[in-house]
Amino acid sequence: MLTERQRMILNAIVDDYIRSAEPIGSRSISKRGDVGFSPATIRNEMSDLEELGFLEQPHTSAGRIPSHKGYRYYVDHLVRHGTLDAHELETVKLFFAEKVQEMEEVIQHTANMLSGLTNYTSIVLGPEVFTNTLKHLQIIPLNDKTAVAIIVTNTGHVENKTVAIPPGLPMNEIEKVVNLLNARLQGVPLLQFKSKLYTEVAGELNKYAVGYHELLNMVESVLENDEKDRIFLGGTTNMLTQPEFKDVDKVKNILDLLEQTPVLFKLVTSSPTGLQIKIGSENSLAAMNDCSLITATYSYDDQPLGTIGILGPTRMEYAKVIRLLEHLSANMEVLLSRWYK
Amino acid sequence: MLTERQRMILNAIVDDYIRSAEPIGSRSISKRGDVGFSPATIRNEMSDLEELGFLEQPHTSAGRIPSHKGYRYYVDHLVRHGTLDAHELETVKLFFAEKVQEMEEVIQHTANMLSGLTNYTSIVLGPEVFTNTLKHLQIIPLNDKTAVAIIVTNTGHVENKTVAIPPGLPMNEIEKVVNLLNARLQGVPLLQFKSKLYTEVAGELNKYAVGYHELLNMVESVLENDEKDRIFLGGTTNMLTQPEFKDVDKVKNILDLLEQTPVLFKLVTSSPTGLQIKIGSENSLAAMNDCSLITATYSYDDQPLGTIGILGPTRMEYAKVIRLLEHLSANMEVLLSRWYK
DNA sequence: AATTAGCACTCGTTAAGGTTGAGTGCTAAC
DNA sequence: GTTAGCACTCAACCTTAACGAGTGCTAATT
Repeated sequence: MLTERQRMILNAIVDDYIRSAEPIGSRSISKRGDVGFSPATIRNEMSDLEELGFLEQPHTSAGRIPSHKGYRYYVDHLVRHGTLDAHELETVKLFFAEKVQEMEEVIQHTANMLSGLTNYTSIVLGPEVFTNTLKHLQIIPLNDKTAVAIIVTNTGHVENKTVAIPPGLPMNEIEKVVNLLNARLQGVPLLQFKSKLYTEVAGELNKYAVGYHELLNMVESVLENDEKDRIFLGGTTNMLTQPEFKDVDKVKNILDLLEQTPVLFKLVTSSPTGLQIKIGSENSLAAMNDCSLITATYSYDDQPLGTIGILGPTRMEYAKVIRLLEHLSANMEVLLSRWYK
Repeated sequence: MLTERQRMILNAIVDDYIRSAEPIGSRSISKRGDVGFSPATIRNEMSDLEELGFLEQPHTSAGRIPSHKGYRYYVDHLVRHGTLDAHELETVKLFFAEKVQEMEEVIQHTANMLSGLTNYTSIVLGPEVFTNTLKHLQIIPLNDKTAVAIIVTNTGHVENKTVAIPPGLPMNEIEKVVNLLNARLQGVPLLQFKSKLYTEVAGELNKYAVGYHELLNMVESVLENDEKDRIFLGGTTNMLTQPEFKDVDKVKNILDLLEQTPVLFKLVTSSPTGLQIKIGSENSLAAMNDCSLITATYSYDDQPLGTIGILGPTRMEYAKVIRLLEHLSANMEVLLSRWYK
């Protein structure tokens, strides 16, 4: 579709624009070592590239900037992934050398490191609790009306919720049920927890007190508040350092969006396994028209666990971000396997 | 110190400036119904007020704006607290009518409501876990090296931490110790937990396995990660709507600060019981020179539990914020007493 | 046929000058 | 003690002009 020279020029323009954030003129491209043509020739090519939709002009007498389509072509065909530089390698290495006990800590620190290394905002989706298996279930009464229900998973994750005790259900009955549940459901993936609760265990519970049905609902409800606990952000204020967002109103829209976990959740969940790049309007949220989102999934044993992502301006250092995300997701997979044994 | 007329004029200037965010001229004060003097007279008084340090002038030919000292005098002597308006009353009433199970939810929602009603940023410090008493302690082994230690308090709060199992300590020994701890320490305030752990219980544990000392350390460490879980923020992006923060660099400093929980913690902990107002440089952080922080503590049974606060520009609607904080802290005390029974 | 030099043209940016108007301080009259 | 009057200040705004980075087109060059 594009000639070799056009690709070369498009590549040069995107690269330069990512660095300078200013429209790029024909002369400055011509002066680069790697393109041996006069400004006039470059101009003709640029004009063609604009007609094809890869470039646009802020106004007649300015240089060109890449269009969304231009970025898309750049990331699809031109960008060279390369390897991490010394500083990045060192930071990542140090990070993964640290011994941490809690998985959540790993996730949050990954988000922080990502935003620190890139100067963009990071969005990390932690493993969903449903991939874990039940380790222990417990109900601790606080008084005669309420109790705390606690679920511990094989990864050491603890979910807990304060619940109302079904009236007329004596404590020793509750204990019996909990013991039974522990005996029967230990090792069961939480994803199947709910169904097993009713199919396998419910029958056996008929001989117990009448309130057992409410009790099961109660146990089940502990797993409800999941979504928002899976989202971790890093470097949200980095958005403010980008020249394209020096306008307060624009940046407010984006920061507001970052506070709505359901939106973020959808944004970061919708990606398929592997690396995904969404440029500008490709991600359908009006507030993110000037942003690109790059995400990479991480898995254990071929089962996707979560996503790490970087949100930045469309004028993003794609090469750097891509290689960082790939490197980090691979490292995370190794590290997290510890919890999944 | 100030004449009645000076107080009247200062009050008018602060009020008007809070509303308009523009320097106030003598003519506009004179035209207000409540001050029956000509612009010239007002000018003379303004000049005096400036000399006394209550007002300042952005430049010679502009009106006056309140200085920090001016705001200070205003909140100390002039501001009338008044009562909540219908909308505020309704919102608060609805909020406290809702039945919520988790205390954390109450705290977070309070923060959201505060920022929603004021258009400023809210900082809420939740009750510290150490005021609670121990309800239940448990250690769940994940594998032969790690375990999850869980502490449930009388308020239904759950603290948990993944810890390394002291090597060579068999599981049934651990169970014995945990049972003993539960029997002995239930109902003990967590504040005294540590000392009781060593004075009362340690002696009795001598007859058990050698590793019990590490085990106690392990239990103790669960209570370490407190600070950051107590801070709740609401409406952080509201800062961006204030005209004094339309400059991205200024607002970045403040937003960065809001991400540092230790700083926030110090900021909001240092206040004595009751209402406190810190104006501009009074709160010693350079980034907050253009901000005011108003905090109110809430207690149960004369013991301070936490703080609710509003961060906004020095040009803040003091009257409104003060009455909201007072009203809310009172309501919170009633609501939270439920958890403290 | 492809490339390039040359040149007129466009248009945002910057600086300079001029006008406006809100606001002041001072003085003199009330 | 208060106020009217007036000269003065200065940010904000507008206009104008010069500048220059960049373009598109045409004609000459390779």
